[in-house]
Amino acid sequence: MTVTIKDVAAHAGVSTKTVSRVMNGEQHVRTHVREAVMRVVGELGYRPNAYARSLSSARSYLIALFFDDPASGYATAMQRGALMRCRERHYHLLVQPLDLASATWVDELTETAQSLRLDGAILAPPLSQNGALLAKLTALQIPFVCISPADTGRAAFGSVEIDEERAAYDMTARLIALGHRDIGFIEGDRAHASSAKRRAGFVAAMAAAGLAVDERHMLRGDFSFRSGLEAGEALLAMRPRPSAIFASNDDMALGVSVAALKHHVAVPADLAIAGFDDAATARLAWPPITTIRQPVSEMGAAAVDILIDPGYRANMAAAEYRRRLGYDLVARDSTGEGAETA
Amino acid sequence: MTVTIKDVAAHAGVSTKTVSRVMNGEQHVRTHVREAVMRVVGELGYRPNAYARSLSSARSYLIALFFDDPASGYATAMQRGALMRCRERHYHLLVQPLDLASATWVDELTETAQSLRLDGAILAPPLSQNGALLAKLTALQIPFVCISPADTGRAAFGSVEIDEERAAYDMTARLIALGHRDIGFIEGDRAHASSAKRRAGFVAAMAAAGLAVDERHMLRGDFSFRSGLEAGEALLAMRPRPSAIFASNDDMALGVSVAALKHHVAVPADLAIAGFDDAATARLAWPPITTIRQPVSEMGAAAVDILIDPGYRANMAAAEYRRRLGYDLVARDSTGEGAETA
DNA sequence: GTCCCGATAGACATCGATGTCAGAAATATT
DNA sequence: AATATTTCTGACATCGATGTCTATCGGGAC
Repeated sequence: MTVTIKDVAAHAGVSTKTVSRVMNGEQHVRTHVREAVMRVVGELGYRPNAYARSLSSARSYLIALFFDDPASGYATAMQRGALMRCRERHYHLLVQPLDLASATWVDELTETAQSLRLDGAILAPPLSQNGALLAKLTALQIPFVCISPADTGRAAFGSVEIDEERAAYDMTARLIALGHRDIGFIEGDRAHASSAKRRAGFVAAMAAAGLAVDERHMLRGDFSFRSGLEAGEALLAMRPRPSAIFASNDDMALGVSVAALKHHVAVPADLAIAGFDDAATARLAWPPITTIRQPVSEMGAAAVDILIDPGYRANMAAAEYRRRLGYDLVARDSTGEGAETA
Repeated sequence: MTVTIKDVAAHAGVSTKTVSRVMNGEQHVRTHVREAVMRVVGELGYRPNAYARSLSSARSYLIALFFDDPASGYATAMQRGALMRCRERHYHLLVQPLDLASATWVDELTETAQSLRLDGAILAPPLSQNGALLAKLTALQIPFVCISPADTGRAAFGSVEIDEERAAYDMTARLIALGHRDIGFIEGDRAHASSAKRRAGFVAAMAAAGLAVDERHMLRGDFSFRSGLEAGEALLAMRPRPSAIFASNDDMALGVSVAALKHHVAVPADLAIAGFDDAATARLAWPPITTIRQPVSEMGAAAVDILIDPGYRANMAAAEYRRRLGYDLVARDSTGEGAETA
């Protein structure tokens, strides 16, 4: 049979309650008692039953990570970071896809939340920008943290993000520094708050350099490879055509690079390409794509940290729970300055 | 407060045990009682508390999915399928990375297994081929199912796989049918049982067509993009050089396609390329890569089915628990026959 | 009409931990 | 030394479900 708290209590000659105190690191246990209990725990190989614990304490030690599209590299990187931190803190992580377009998402969420009594939820974009979802979680009394939410300013919840506008500004400035004057821009899916931020960064950088933005060179995409391919072909067909294209994410940048291949436009000689996200595909492209690296894993870990903080539940709006992490501009060959070459 | 089984029992005018019977679909409940209870459940929005359930029934309704590399597209596709099936069956899925190279994996596994009392585990390759891991799970008395295990023949556990050898055979035969006589082959990581199977299929198909396999045209890779790129460049530098290259997975096939781009070899005119797995990258490449599609999601779902089967725990070796699913050969432009064109 | 049997339903104990509260021991105060 | 205060510890109820066992119900066989 498995070892229960009673066995430990019996062997150590104390009550189960005292064993419980030791296991949870509570105070009011004399040092030698604590040590004796610990020794017995070690000898017997006792592991608390998570279910009994959750049932009586009303805590689940469970955090859920919700995704719109769990297949993306972004999702898995975040999952990795969150999982690592959960393990360190003796929590468990449940990864759940959540399709807001489906008719049943409210039910699915409620089901998970109520039957599992989640201790917290992490929302990956674009879920983090969905008002109905945030409201539902609030109603269910589940603390949550948003990754890259719509507006951080007056948010009443914790968040983890990078300064996407500034990152886009930096990337644009880099292209300008490389001598580009006419830069095409491919916007992302408007459902993502990131799209507007990245666009704003691009526009600001152009303005700061005193360059006019040719409206016809700003196309709308939806973050997909295909939309990048189409926008890329459209931009390449224009006269004059831009000497550089900044796509709002790497999948679209890859689309642009394929468009260039199809139309025999040399990259980076005749066209520079920049992306955003540092997706796996950016490194696999030819030439490899210059991009912005978000510390996605760290963001996942940071979200777990916030949720586990004992004070979070009571005061989700505190400023200390709004974290901004750094990012890197990764220069590769698609802009002709590859330090990293495949 | 949340709704408990007592509330439902009170409203329906029956005992909690009867509600429990209804919730679990047990027999010995008259139809009108069952309906009355269901109605109350609906009205009150009752959801059983998973912890109380697990505590009293000694079942956890939890299945763990273990991965070596949770970041791969393969992993997420499998996760999606398993998750879907779990949800249908009111189980929960825990996704856990497991690094067999680390010193602590035994502890991590034991911890998860014992504190959570897993009802079952799914092992993705190459974990499914690790003897020590299988032994440990057996010792912990956790039923498990292996995805693509090393040898199915006399295995004492359930498994889900496709006939990889035959799939590789089919792909090779297809290349031969397209007129290729000198076909290069890039083998996968030898730590994966799949590598040998795919290779065997290639060799068998060549033999069946009466074609000699040029040993120098069979290179070893490790399933990575880089190894594909290197092997591709090596093959392209050879004289005579193969007119087609069959890489053991899509990442390596993408490497070959990049090698072709670098060396200005036209695909598919001067070189046909085939991959295996139908990874996302295969569709994003230019031209899109012909490949074998494994029904990875369905495989995940099938694994859950096996684990949930009431008879599985008692007789893991039964033949019915060894499932072989079908696969598709997806023809794309990299072999010049793209029905699917980007 | 009685007896028997399977189907149905409920009472009660139980799973393994933690919360509450009161009593015992140790320490501080006068 | 007696009392007040604080620090420990354990008895017991409790969390919300299911397992076991027994009682009741209804219908068919005799």
